Amino acid sequence: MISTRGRYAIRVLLDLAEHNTGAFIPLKDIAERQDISKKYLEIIVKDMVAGGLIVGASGKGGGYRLVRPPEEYTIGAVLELMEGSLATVACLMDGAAPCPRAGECETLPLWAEYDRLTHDFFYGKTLGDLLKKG
Amino acid sequence: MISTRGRYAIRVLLDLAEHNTGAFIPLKDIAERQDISKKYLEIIVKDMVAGGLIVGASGKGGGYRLVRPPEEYTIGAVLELMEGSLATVACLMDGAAPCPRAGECETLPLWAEYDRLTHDFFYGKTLGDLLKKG
DNA sequence: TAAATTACCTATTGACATAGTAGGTAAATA
DNA sequence: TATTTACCTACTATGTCAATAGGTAATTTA
Repeated sequence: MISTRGRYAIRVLLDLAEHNTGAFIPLKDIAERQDISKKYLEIIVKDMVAGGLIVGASGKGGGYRLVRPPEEYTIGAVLELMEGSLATVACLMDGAAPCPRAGECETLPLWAEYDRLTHDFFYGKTLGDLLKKG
Repeated sequence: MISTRGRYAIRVLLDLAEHNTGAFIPLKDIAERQDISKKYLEIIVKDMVAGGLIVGASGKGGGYRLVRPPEEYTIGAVLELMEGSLATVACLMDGAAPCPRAGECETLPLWAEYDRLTHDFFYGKTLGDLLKKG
């Protein structure tokens, strides 16, 4: 299941895109609009900054801002950053130890196919696509 | 992420299908072949019996058996039983409290679409499909 | 009828993730 | 200098996951 980390991150990005005036947007405003605990969002946006999704500026007039146009943010990349991985089973995770049964495993192709489906779906959507629907 | 409960359940069903002679198959044999703790499998097959996927028989000559031909087991139904839900986000879970933001939520359509994709994928596959590949 | 085999039952555990909260410091602006 | 804002470390309650432990009940075979 996709956790709040990934889901809130996308909502933050959408909020930044929709209120983009060129100026920095304070997290307080985002938290109020999105009705999410500001303290919890702090943890999430910190990782978003570290991952290069947004930039932050301290002090009065500070806040956060997108670094690219919305069309250049794929949902897949955002989720992968925030959730650690987009993998749907443990044996297909990025740094997972290779399963000794992989060669004979009759279920692996199923998970691999679903993984591909998931990957293609989320990398085929951008922040811009979500905006159009709003 | 799909947990061992769902993944092991499918492997148990596959094992039962492949070694089906009409007789009951002891869990001990399945656990050895699949290299999964028998004690842990006990918990899993218990739920599979409760969910009507298989039947068990006690005593010597006992074990477990499928109740239908493999083609009539959809992977979706198995996973839904074992994982509790196939939902990919909390707000789309079966008994979830309705989200007060659902009407205005810009991300909900994304999750709903992915949910549909997931549902269709797993309900479109049966145990029989996995056997053919082996 | 006794022994063996098997399912079936309740309870417990260690490790980890999730979704936060609490209380600060540093930086920038007016 | 006061205010605003990001940024930092630490803590916590709750729950899930993946088992393990130690039994009882049912059934067959010798």
